[in-house]
Amino acid sequence: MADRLTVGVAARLSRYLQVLTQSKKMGKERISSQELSDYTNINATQIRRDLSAFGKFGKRGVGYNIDSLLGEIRKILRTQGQHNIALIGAGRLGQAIASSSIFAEHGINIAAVFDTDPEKVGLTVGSHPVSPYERLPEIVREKNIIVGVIAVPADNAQEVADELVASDVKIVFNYSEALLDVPSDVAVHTSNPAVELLYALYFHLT
Amino acid sequence: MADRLTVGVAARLSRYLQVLTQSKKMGKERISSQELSDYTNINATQIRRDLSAFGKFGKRGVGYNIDSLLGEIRKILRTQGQHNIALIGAGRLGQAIASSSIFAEHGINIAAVFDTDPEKVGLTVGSHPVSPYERLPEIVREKNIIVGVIAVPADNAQEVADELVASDVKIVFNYSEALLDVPSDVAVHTSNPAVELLYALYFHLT
DNA sequence: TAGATTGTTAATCGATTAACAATC
DNA sequence: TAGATTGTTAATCGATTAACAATC
Repeated sequence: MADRLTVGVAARLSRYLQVLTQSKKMGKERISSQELSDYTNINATQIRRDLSAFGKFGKRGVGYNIDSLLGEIRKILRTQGQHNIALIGAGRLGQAIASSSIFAEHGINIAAVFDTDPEKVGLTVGSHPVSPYERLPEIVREKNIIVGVIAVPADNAQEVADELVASDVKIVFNYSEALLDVPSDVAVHTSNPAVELLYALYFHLT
Repeated sequence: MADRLTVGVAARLSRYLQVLTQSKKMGKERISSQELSDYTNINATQIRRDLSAFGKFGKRGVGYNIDSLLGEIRKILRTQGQHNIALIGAGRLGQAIASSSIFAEHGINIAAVFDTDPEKVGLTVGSHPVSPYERLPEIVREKNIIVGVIAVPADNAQEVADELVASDVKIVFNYSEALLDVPSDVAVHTSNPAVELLYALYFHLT
């Protein structure tokens, strides 16, 4: 089990983690593979298979204990530590992201928020102070940030990506429509509501 | 070819559509399977295979014409028409979504925006007037809306989902952290930056 | 012509699913 | 005990990849 997970397994485990986190918040203590399946649209057998590859975490006839399964998956994904990320753009989208607890729930810490607008600098969004964009390289290095979340207009996204790459950020989340060019050792994840919608519509229409 | 696409193929074609749309906006006329691969992280052979299942759209030694490939994929995905969606929640996230051109670029029309806050009703977000939440059932039926985008706090998300389901909406995009319970004929897509981030971190850390 | 890139084959690997004994 | 649900097998299907002839 010292092997690296496949992309598919890591992606699915992350989704189980999210459902478990939310279920725990709602006060649930146990969950079955079928319930996990309902919330993730991943086949229940697949889920049991994924989990049983790492140990016997469930109880037959009962299901999985949410707390202990959370711990096991976190161990597998090595997401037990704190991770520092930077958010670039304190507009509406950036504010929405900064105010959300979704990152904090998973041990992901928004360590810095940047904006070019002098009127935004110094403000607090979701309890995070906004720093001037010019200080990005300095702060990113100082706080050892390896993830950048881009929430700026499409026209400025590439420039921000270049700046992040120059500051040794290795994972970029792109919330703009822009296509980003980055070196091959940098991973870009583009969030795309329209893409998912087109694909959902196809299945609705046929 | 009258067959229904598999889930995987439909998802990939939607992503090609997004890259093509953006490339076109940037003034490009041609694109190779390798370039599509760089932007989507989908293997170039897989892309050529997906496309060649429907026709010979490319030119050897040259690549694909962006305009004509856009047309072909839209035909395959049947996304040529206009689709009406409803956005619930005119807070920061809702405003960000309403102001984005990402839906409009794909023929998806935000036909109505709802909020419970009387101070928001009547305002315009991204050129869309905000209607009172109470009018949701009426307006959703009247405009024949089958997609609902939930951008409200987690605590209210289930209530909104119930209301959408009662109004015959069949596709729900959930931008809250909440897990939603809906009937099996309704598709829920939950957007989850943290999930993707956890999974990206795993590959960075190993 | 030379270079580039498609379309396609073949081989391998992972995902999906049904089914069911084990067992809580 | 009776009911429920895991862990696991086996069979099938789709995704991935390398390789390369065809051809622009």
